[in-house]
Amino acid sequence: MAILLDSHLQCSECPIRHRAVCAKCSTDELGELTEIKTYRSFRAGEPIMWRGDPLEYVASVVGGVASLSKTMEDGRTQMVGLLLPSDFIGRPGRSEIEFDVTAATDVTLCCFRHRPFEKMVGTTPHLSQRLMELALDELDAAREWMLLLGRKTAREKIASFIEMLVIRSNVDGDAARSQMLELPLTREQIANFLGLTLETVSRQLNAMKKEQILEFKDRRRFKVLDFGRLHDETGDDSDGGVIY
Amino acid sequence: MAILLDSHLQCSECPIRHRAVCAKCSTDELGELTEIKTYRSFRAGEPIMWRGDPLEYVASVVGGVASLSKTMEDGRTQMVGLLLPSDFIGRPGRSEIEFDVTAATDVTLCCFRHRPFEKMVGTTPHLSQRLMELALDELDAAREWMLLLGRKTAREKIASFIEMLVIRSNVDGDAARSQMLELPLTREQIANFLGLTLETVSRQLNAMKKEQILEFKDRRRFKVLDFGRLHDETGDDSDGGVIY
DNA sequence: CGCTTCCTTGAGTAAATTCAAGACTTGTGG
DNA sequence: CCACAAGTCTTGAATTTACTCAAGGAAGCG
Repeated sequence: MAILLDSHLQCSECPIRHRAVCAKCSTDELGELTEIKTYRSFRAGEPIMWRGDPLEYVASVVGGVASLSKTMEDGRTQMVGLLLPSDFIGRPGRSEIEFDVTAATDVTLCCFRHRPFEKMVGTTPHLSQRLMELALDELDAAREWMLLLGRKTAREKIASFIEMLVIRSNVDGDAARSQMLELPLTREQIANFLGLTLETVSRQLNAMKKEQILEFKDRRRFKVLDFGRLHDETGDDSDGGVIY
Repeated sequence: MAILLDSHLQCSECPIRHRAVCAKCSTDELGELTEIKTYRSFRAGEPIMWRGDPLEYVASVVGGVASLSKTMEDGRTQMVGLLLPSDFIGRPGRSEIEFDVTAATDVTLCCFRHRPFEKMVGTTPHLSQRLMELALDELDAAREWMLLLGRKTAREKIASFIEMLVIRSNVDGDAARSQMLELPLTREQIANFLGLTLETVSRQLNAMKKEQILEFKDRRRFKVLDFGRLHDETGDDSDGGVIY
């Protein structure tokens, strides 16, 4: 199960310090958070929380990738969110979770005990404001994904997914773009994220390889050879403006 | 365009008083809100806000149904939200809108001027808390819809849509359930909501009519004849627990 | 080395779309 | 009051996209 690490790592050293739920907090407020925080690590594939569980803690993703998913009685599964570093797990004012949270890769979380965190949210505008911002970002991302799920072709879905990975992986300069990236998910997980089957995902990825849009080093590691064509395949506005 | 109505209707008489963004507000706080509010009405089909518009006001839906939608360059459209009475339009801390808001039926809004409202949110926990709850409710609904869009069949989508209409139309007692209801959307709008074509929507609705699950008085008005079978067709858990 | 998991590829199928034609509704103006 | 037009809805036939089923290959792990 989850490995507990030293709970008192320095927040000032934290890689997600400026983007996580604590982004706006003062030094004093960080000290207060430190009192109620614990690091936990999960191996790829491990469940982090199950649907219907009482919420014992809320957390920020420090490293790795976690997924939110919903499963139907007959096993059909749909991912409803992908949690990358700085994303937040848990909701103020809710005591249960509506979906399963699973470690897609090895994941490290900065966990806050539920009750004290809730209390602190009530007295710390820096926290509650940031929490609201994060919730609205998630809502925007969910809606972008609704368009993808409802209206895009398999090809467009794959291209959009790859583009999102590029955009969300801190790669800023255009020059730095063609660095090696890693698919954080298996073909099956990608399929569950995009509302496809794993075979369709495999076929589309290989097609984009043949068409010289992508280059694969192995099953997971790849480079984007042609960002222009990749974006053309997403079906999105030519003038960009996509938010994930 | 929009018709402006008397801005000082009594909040205490408001049909959405207990569920809207102002649900937790005290009498004093309602007085403050009254100062910055205006009622506006839109006819079915009229645009309320366009993507990219600067946000001049935020609003609660008092009556009627509005839709949030995103459109691709080639015209493919996906609804990303359906706003029923008590739902809120606009986001704290955002100055632009990411999608089009359109009146699906005739709609009445209780509009608040953007700046003063933002200011009041900052000083009124009752407002900011309720705003957070509404955002999280929307997020849950968006995720439920992602499962529908990504994994459900046409039949399941239609059944889920009808069930949502039943649940969200204040009908509480089981007995009162078989009252006459109205589809607030055209076949094409339903298709855009469910990620289908209008022909498929039409075929599925007529199939459910033939199978005696639904009964139509005219194109819009209908009754659910068999809630059990309707729910079975949604693909959701047999023990209910769906939230919209 | 052998097992399991993950991925690829092909062939056939099915669900939903596209295309097309016509019917019903509603509102407008003659 | 009727005719007509525009918008909406229905229904059928052909097509297409992605799915299902199936088999085998590659990679990772004990």
